[in-house]
Amino acid sequence: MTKATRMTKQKRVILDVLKSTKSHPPADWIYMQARKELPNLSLGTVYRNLNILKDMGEILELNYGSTLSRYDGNPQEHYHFVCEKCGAVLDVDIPIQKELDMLAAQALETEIKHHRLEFYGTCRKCKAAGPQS
Amino acid sequence: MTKATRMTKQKRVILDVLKSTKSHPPADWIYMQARKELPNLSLGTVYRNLNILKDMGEILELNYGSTLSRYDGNPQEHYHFVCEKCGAVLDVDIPIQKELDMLAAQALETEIKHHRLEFYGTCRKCKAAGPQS
DNA sequence: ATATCTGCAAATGGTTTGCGGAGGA
DNA sequence: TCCTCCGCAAACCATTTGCAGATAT
Repeated sequence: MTKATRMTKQKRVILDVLKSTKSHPPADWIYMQARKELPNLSLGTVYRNLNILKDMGEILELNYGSTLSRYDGNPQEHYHFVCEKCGAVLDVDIPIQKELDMLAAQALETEIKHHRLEFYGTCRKCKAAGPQS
Repeated sequence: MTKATRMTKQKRVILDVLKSTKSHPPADWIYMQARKELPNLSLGTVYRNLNILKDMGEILELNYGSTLSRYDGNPQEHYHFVCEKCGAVLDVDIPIQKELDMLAAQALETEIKHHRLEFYGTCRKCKAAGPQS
């Protein structure tokens, strides 16, 4: 039924890179890190494996702003904060608000499977740096 | 300060098309509709004006799934539901949950400007159609 | 009058994919 | 062994942009 999946060097390194960072890096950053371990790695392989790992439920794909996807080594449902100044994506450590699904289910008269919630603002680091336009 | 902006035929027609639908169409659908009125309209102009209208606060850009943007003629903050079967995007008529921002602000120790919330599931129409794979 | 806008077409850039060879199970 | 995966490079596709002529104000 489900397609077989081999644990290749490439897949392991890609997963390791992603699991060992708290940031939510885009594919090309993962590519650069992984190349330190596997110099012949190709970007296409990174994308292929990120998609496989996503389908396996090992990682999450975050797509903010439509242009570029970021990946999250923590597959557990959680919320994110996006800094509008530097673009950093941070985890938001608050419980999943299941009541929201009930509210929406009532309004739409259909079942809600899950939701996605992101917060926007200026992160502490950028705020400390001060407003230099 | 703010760049001047002319009300051209193209901009007006594009805005009219978007304001007169409850769906949340992508740029090429708007393009096709607007061409009924302005046969020489180009897709580049549609994109350019959608970005201008977005900056003016007249419309919203919705980017779900990273590949393709949809546009919303209602610029008021509101939530959306995405049908995982047919891809339709529907409005969710529930009040903005400002408490969420408080929660996240506490967790992150920074100010939250706003948030974005989307619900996922199967819409009533698809549910009625039954599960045909 | 003149700065902004348009149509056209080419460029962009992140992501996907076809291919022939390599390598996990 | 053999079927899946890899590296490479070309293809994709939504969106952006440079240019020269058109147009709103």
